[in-house]
Amino acid sequence: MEKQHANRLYQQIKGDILDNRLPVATALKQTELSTRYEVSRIPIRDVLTRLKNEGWLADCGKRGVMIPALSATEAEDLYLMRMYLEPLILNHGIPKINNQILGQAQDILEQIDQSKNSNIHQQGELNWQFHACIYQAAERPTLFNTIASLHQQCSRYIGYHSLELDYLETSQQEHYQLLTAIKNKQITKAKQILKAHISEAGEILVSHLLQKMQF
Amino acid sequence: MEKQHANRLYQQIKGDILDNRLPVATALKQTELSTRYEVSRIPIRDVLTRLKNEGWLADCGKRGVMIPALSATEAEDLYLMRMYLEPLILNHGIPKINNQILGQAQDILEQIDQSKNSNIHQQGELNWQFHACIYQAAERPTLFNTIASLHQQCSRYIGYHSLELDYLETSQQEHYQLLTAIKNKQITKAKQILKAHISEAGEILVSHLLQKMQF
DNA sequence: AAAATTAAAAATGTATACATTTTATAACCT
DNA sequence: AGGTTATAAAATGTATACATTTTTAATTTT
Repeated sequence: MEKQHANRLYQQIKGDILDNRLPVATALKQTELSTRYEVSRIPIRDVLTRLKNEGWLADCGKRGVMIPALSATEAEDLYLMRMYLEPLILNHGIPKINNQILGQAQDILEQIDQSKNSNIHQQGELNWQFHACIYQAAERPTLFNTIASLHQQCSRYIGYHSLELDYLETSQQEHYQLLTAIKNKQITKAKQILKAHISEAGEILVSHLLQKMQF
Repeated sequence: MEKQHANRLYQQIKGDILDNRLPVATALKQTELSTRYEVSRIPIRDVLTRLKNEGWLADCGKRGVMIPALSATEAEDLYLMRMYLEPLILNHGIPKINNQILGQAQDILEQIDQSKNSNIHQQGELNWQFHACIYQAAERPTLFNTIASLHQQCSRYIGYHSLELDYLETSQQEHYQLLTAIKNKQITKAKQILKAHISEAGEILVSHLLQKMQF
């Protein structure tokens, strides 16, 4: 693996953004980051452009980048798009789903069941793996990549769902219902469940964000 | 302007891809491009990652990038996504559209009318400006950026529509109908027109691509 | 004293040089 | 001879050095 160093740096900076170890709404300078992470500015630049594309950073005027504040409108847009696009790819995927994929999806759900006390971001990653596992069956790379990018952007917001105490449980129930509908080739029902699943998550998220912004 | 050089290089390489001055389905090497365009590999790398994000280039195995062949499936996915997302942003935009924006949109349409004999890519750019002009009124940057990215990816395929001789004319008729519906605040009608407009363009494109691939 | 202009400092973009990884070539073994 | 390992060549990633641009601060002007 050649890009191991670069990837580690990427993970490190992303983690530092997530856990508030880097200042929000402040211009981040390549030079600062370069000394902070003890690498030259070249790999820093690479990581910054990648993180900008993924929504973790935004341009800050003409020069430099900053960590954008969480935005209820952004969250709403992301979930709105997912609400429309994910049923679309599910529609293409269901006819091609075989038992191997179903088994894999079930495995992931069981992993989520056993992750109740683990890291919130690991749960988020497992959640994406479940969705991705099903969507990949559609063999629609362009559609898939856009959806993957939306999930990536959503991951900044993960942690707000969990404020709803029983959200993980509700979410898992919907996952199992979805899997059953897929197993039975009930395309319309599966799409409905999925759309409601995303819509619900979006609403919880947005309401928590709005609540937070009032204080 | 600081990034003028970088931007010129970006435009130049993109143009060379578009006009087949660079080999298709072949690994492009940074070193080669570096000597070809007479700059160091650093700005080349920047442009390559940008073009990869925009769909003009794709990873080629573990190392290097290549110009991906046009794909009917990709085109279908892009237009499918646009079909669902653009009516969405239009829905948010219509209530906020004022006469200034309507005037601006009309100006762009008249420019398109006068561009019948001009460059196909200029026509494509004007087409995007018309859509963008309306969508920006929605003030939904996240949704807007995703749609903009889809248009960007679609621009690789522009030129196939024009094989349909009277396509520009049909397309313009739909643009004017859309603008009228927006002016009259007929939200549902406007959304229908827009969806049909995109769907039609997608179908023409895909059918031409499929036709081409049979030979 | 406030605004504007100019000069200095800091930050980014780019070139060159070096390190590491990948790919291609050739030698070797069974 | 075919396949495998070792070696050389080429390509990419990264560090350092330099050029350009932007920002800051200070001086000047009204």
